[in-house]
Amino acid sequence: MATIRDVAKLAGVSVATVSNSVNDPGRVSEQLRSRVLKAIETLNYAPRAAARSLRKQSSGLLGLIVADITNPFFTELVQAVEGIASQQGFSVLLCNSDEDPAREEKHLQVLRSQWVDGIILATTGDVSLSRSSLLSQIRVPVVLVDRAFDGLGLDAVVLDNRLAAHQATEHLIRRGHRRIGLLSGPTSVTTGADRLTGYREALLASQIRFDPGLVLEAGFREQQAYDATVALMRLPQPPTAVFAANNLMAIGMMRALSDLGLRCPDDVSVISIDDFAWANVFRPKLTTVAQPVREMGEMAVKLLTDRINGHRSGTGSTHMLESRLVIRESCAAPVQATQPAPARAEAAPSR
Amino acid sequence: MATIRDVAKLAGVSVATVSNSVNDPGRVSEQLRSRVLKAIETLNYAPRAAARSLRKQSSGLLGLIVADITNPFFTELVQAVEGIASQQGFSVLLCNSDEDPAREEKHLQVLRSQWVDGIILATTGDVSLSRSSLLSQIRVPVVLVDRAFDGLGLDAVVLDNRLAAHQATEHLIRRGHRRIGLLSGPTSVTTGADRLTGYREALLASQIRFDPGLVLEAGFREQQAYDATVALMRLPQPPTAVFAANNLMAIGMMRALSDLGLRCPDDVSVISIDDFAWANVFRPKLTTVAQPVREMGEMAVKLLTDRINGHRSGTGSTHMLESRLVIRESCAAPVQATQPAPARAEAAPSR
DNA sequence: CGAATCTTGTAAAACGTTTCAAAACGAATG
DNA sequence: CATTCGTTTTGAAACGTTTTACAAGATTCG
Repeated sequence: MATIRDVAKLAGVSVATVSNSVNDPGRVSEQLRSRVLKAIETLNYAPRAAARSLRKQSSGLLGLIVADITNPFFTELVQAVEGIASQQGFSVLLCNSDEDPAREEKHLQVLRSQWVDGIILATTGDVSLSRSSLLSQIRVPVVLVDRAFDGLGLDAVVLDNRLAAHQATEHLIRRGHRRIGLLSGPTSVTTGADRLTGYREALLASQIRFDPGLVLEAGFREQQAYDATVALMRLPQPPTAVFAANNLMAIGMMRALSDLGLRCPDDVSVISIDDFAWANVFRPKLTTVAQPVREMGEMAVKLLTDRINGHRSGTGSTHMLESRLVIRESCAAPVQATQPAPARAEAAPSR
Repeated sequence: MATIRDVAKLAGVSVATVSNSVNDPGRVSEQLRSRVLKAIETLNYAPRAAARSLRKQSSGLLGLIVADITNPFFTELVQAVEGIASQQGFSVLLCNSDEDPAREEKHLQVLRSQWVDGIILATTGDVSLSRSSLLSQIRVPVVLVDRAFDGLGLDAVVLDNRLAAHQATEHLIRRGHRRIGLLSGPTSVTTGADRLTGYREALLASQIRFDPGLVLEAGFREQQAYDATVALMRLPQPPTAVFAANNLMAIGMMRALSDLGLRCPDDVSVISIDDFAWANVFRPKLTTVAQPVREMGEMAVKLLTDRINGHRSGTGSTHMLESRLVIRESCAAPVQATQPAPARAEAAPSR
């Protein structure tokens, strides 16, 4: 309620002095400053962000758009970003697009007119032309996270998805599996496509023939993964292990296996990308490939604030972080323990 | 970049007309309006929120403070609030206090100077004097959620915690349990205290003597619940069932039981308050008492916007929502199946 | 002692909107 | 024809800060 004028009047100084004693203490004598501070105290004065940002041409706000806040990966990302941002004096405007490109677009519009100082965007779905043009109209710094795309020269921080998928697949291969199912994310987004690539590379490295029938593409959500798992296990010759491309899909997969009466890891081994707090409360405890979520959030904020402060300019680059295999209990040797295969896998007719 | 002046110039009208054709279309002729709209389009103009809210004395921002965003209850609450708020044209400033009263206070300060139109507060811990005085200094509407407190006459939307605890306890009793452990939250907060009360009331209703040795108070987090569960099960005569006061505690409890080599529900039955998306992925599937989280979020936003719009005034009231028992697999009859007890429980010396 | 230099304080302009009050313009009325 | 009355349009005043440019003293220096 109290304005800077009131403070000035009470302290018997000009408004400029009030502003200075708060924002540039060096410019005002100690005596006046303390008088001003006392006046602020008694009036319980707080400057209005709107007026301040109008004048300073910066709002102290960061926009954060995530694809699905109930996904533990994003939840943790939000936690990290909010923590660091607020530590650095920024507030964060949270937007949840719920995997809906239309909502994402609307959120971008809002952020644009809110005139946030920067945006961290975990974009949903693939990049439509309209969105990329909207993005390019936005004059504030944007850093992409989790899912990247080229063409706009934006900074991005992403997982080394090929490595992650490679690690997961290789772990299963080491345990002796040769028929490994993949619950793939949509290949229209980088995370989906790259993880598929990593899977294939791992197979190739172990000279296992890639069987397209073993990879089912689904959305990144639980139910689709459930259905895909059922389909996979009903194959004439089902996989002995399944690799789920993210956490939600892992959950759908676990639920499906359990409903099918399949024991894990006795009947089928499972692994997934995305570690999360309760992975070790599931029975069996889930073996996963963990993303350095917190680090990703930190790096995104760092890149963003660097740009905001002008410490960074020019066209952006993609920063790739490494995943880490977390071995727990969900991977065992396949039932008919195939011996570590001889050079040619095709030798054994697989029908 | 483009300002309202630029639009006015391009369209050949005054700034007032530009403003009107956007905000009060009725006041301007169809012809001019379309000219203005076209100018806006070609200049890609978006009004600056800062200027607008300075003039209108309202920011279109809602503050949302939660105690722990990684707690699925709060995650879902955030999702609900963000969804409805943005649907109503508000953006939400997310603050995570991480169960730290100091951070909560700092967030309140920030929200105050951001001059948000309203605040939804899931307060952490008990209400210290300093916080309640800070809260009372804030001139914007505040609605409490999850944890209420009196004295400031604020609106609040909470679960009927006594009912919830009653339902949980009663369910165990019906299954034949008479020694029921309670992993209680801190009784310094309403959710902790009321759930304890509900537990006792349920015992009383079935004429089971309350045994203080069976209730262990812990924080609302996982690790403390883990420790408490271990302590509980190492009692000379351990409980045959345990009731955890929230979701995180349930998880700690499950982990502890599993580490102790106890099978659930064979060796011990468990139930908890807070349902969450993966409760049915755990083995066994968790029987829980669900909160209507989404509804709580909706109601909180409704109460808040009603106050903001002046549809609601005067001192606030507490709105209590009902919980719902969700029966799954984690509750069975106790091992030495005690028959539905005769009138006097004390008859059978329990040592 | 006058001039130059610091220090400390202030008046006033700007930031980009919305909105009030009045102007401009026709049309209708007496 | 002069008034009155609606309808559109507009000029200008807010909103509450920060910041620039300057003023007024105090201090140092030549």
